[in-house]
Amino acid sequence: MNESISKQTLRRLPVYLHYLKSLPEHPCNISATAIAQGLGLNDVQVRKDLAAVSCGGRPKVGYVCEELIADIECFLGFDDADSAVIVGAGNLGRALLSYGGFEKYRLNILAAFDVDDAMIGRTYAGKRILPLERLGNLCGRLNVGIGIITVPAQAAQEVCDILVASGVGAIWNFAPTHLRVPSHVLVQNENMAASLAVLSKHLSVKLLDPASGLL
Amino acid sequence: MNESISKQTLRRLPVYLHYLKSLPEHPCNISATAIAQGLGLNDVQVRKDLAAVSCGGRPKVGYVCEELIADIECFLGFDDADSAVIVGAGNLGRALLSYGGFEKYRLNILAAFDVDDAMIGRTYAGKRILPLERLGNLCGRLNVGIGIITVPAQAAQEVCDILVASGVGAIWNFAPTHLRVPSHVLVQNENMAASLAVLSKHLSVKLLDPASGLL
DNA sequence: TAGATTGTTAATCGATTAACAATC
DNA sequence: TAGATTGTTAATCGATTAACAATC
Repeated sequence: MNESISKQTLRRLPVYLHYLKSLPEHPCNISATAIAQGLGLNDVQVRKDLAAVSCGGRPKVGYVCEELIADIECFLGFDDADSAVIVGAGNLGRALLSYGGFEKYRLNILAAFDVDDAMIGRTYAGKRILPLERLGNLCGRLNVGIGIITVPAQAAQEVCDILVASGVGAIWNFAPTHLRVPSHVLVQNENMAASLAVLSKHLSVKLLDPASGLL
Repeated sequence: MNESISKQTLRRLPVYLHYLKSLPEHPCNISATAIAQGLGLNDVQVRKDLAAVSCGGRPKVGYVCEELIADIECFLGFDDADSAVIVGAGNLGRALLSYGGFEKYRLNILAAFDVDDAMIGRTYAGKRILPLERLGNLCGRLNVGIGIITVPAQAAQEVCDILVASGVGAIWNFAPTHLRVPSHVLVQNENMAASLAVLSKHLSVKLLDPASGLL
């Protein structure tokens, strides 16, 4: 059980968690080596990651599966939920709103906000779409922790400023733009264009590179 | 103009591109320093990234804005489009299907696939939803480069295998699971749960850490 | 005991940042 | 010329991987 934890490890923990929960028959024990093989990762890396959140590993035996799941969930803070709002009820915003999968991660989406009168008042998956004017007030009153930004790039900074001013501590930014925030606020960019560039480049390089084995 | 390029640089290039295109009034020249300030990045990093795709930078002047845009677009291969399919026409799949923003990045989504009879045959943003049985055949015939997976985790590997067998070279995986692929295929994971863990942890640490300035 | 597995310490790797010479 | 800016070489930082001792 370590003091600080790297961002990369933190990103892998939900992957382990999902893997452990999805095991076909629930074995009593599981080794870091087995997890590494199952996920195609380096076994030392898995062992180091797990050591950061658990101290239940026993040589020759591995981890008790149930305990490990509990340890990771505890570390990730899944015992108490974070409340969130979505700003921007376009296609992506509505998809996230009605996604449903976030409840599993204890993310409680309270409502969505938009400026489009045609959208305001409508309900998706039981969540209301409210006028943007009410964003600041609602975030402040309900102590919202996470703001999810799915507005067009040019509106993102303005929305971000409102969220930060209302005490939101973390921003999940789907807008393809850089957001300026005070240092105590964390911005996690979900940059689709960046991922797309990596994919697209891989394809074009493969076509040109004779070492790839194509042709 | 460099030989190889790091994945991190590749991910930043679309960010630069978007920034350059979104500048309020189009200046003739722009320096790496200015871009760095605009995006909150280190200026040497920006300069190094740009040096990898362009050789038009002149001391004291910077880059000709239009040329730089063209250089980045050229490097990213935006002159020829990649064709793609979406597998899984649930909320997320349909959101991506009707997103529209991908055309900007020369991603041509041909169709979506699903097993749900209620979905098959429907059209979103002019794109058909086809039965999963036709996936392999269509990918092979139309030389599809990118497969976008938005099915539930337990179905993801099976879908992935079909895509790979049909010659798809890059997989954009939105399912929260690890995919096994041959080494010539690139998998880009869009792991929402991982991002969420980072955000959520930031909030819980902030609440506990007296150095954060809260309380 | 022997062997599998843990956790830790050291080495490697990749990316970022700092320092600096070159140039317009 | 002086100063801003480029591009490169070296130093730092963080994360991954390798080596190894401890333990059940």
